[in-house]
Amino acid sequence: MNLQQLATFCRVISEGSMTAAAEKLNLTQPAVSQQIRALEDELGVPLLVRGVRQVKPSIQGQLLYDYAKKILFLTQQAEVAIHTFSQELAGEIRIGTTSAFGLHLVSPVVG
Amino acid sequence: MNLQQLATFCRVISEGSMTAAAEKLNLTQPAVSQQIRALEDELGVPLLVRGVRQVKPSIQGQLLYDYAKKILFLTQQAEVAIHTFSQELAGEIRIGTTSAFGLHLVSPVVG
DNA sequence: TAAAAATACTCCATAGGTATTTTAT
DNA sequence: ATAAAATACCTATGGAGTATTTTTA
Repeated sequence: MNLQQLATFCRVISEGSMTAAAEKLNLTQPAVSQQIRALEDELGVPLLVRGVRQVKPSIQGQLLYDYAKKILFLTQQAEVAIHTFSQELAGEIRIGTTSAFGLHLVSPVVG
Repeated sequence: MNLQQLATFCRVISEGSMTAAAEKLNLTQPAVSQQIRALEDELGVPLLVRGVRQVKPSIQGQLLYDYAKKILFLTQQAEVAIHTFSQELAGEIRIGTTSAFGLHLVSPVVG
């Protein structure tokens, strides 16, 4: 189980089709098919109910879908948090007091 | 960024050492070193402060550590939930009423 | 100087692509 | 009959291992 498989799985559910998901993900249909199969093999349960013109999550698939969305969201959040923090670090740090006359620095500017 | 890298990173933090983490994870020290480097390269920030006899998380590393623990926990939870559900599905489903005399089935055993 | 980490390199396993077949309505 | 998924096969990239060098208290 890895993050790409989860992202692919979520896309398949939201698109209702492996082929459509493959296009959105810039992958080929067999690549998506193999990722889903790998997930199903690893977990030992069917994740999709295959229809002719659409795929739907199985009951276990629905369970995984809910978790996967949370996991992927946290992953994005982590990346954003780290980058945001680094941006702040890169900015100047000025410690002082403010008044009608502006900022009165009491510590040197830290680059 | 993938789940194995996050698990490795967490182990490095909790062990305070890449070498120790490698042993616990049944990996070699260079493999761990490369995983951490790959994470740092991808995120563009240092994750560890390297000392001689220990490594500590950088500030960004501490941020990631907190997220990683949540992500890995959810991942485990997802696996457990899916397996638990499948176990329940595999068991008998009996619908009925209970009394001092036991279970009174009102639907056939589904099996 | 002694430990832990980083680097160099080699090899293999896996993941993705193309081409094709199978499936289900 | 047709559209989508599955399979087969091939290739290339990445990840792990061994051996070695570098780093810093």
